Amino acid sequence: MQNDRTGESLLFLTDEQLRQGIEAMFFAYRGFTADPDRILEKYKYGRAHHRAMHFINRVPGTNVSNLLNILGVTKQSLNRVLRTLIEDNLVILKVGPKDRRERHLYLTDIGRSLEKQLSTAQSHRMREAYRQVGPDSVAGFKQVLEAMMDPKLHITYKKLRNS
Amino acid sequence: MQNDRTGESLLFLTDEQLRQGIEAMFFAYRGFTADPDRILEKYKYGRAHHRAMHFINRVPGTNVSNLLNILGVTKQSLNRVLRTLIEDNLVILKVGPKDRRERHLYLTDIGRSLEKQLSTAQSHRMREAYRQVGPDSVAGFKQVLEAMMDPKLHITYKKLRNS
DNA sequence: TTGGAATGTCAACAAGACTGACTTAAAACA
DNA sequence: TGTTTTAAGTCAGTCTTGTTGACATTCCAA
Repeated sequence: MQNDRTGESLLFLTDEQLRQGIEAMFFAYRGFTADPDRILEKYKYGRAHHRAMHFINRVPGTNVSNLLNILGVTKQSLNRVLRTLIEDNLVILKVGPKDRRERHLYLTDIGRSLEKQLSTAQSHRMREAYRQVGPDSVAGFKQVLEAMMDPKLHITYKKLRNS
Repeated sequence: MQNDRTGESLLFLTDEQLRQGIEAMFFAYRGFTADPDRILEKYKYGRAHHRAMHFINRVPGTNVSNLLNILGVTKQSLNRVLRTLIEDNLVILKVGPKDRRERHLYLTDIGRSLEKQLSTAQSHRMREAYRQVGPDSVAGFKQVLEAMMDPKLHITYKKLRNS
């Protein structure tokens, strides 16, 4: 691919460059989660609640097993989170219209408003970063991230794009 | 927002683009940690052990409070992890030569060998990703990540570069 | 010499992940 | 029809990793 048989530098593949990438991921992920975390704390929720709400908002009416695949956790773990979100009237379950074993998940108005608050905070940081570096760097950013995903999750990610 | 002052497109700043970036971070981070996690499991360690070993390897002789700043956890949390690493002879403490309150941290040979194993696995995935996308995308990737860091952590990150 | 910094430790707690076993309801199948 | 499989939920127990708060030790520096 870009691997350079033609004389251009492969310096970007040195151990030092890779190490920098690893550390950049570590530090950036902290920034990535910091703003929503502060908001969640006020409501006594955690990152797991945020993730669930994010994807329920993204795929309204998703059933539980689909959400489990996206999140990559066990149903016991998801269930604890969903239970509190339902109790607090942020999420509602609807019995599947075709297959009545399924439970379809939706955000309520309150849920949508909290999700909006969280995604606004998180997007704000990302927008600033995007703005600082410009469209070409953003394209590169996404390409590297996509190439780092497990193949199954990459497919999941791409499905979300065109849904 | 979308208003285009200079003529070039600002489509890369749409809500949809930002949402994609958020989801890409989420899915990519899963891939980023997956390989080391599998190795750690065999040794009954966790991600926290990996992180500590990574930065002790990166900054040999660092003292505890410096490591606490890098990792962003409480000393109680770090201490539990360090204690097991020291018990298992992966890390050694040396009393600070100037200030004898300080404890300077080093990996042992065994510690270095496990760290090597972990970073090899993690680097392998990153190298493949880098190779697939090429140097320009890698540069963009790093720029966005840097722009997403909290300012203090950005400084920490840059200090690690030239140490 | 005293105050404060660096470190470590004990205890208690909570979030969020896991495994394993089991139930219920409903669909699918034979 | 009867059996099996699937989707979801639940109960119980465990583990890692984070948190607070309180307190002890050591020792540098004003």
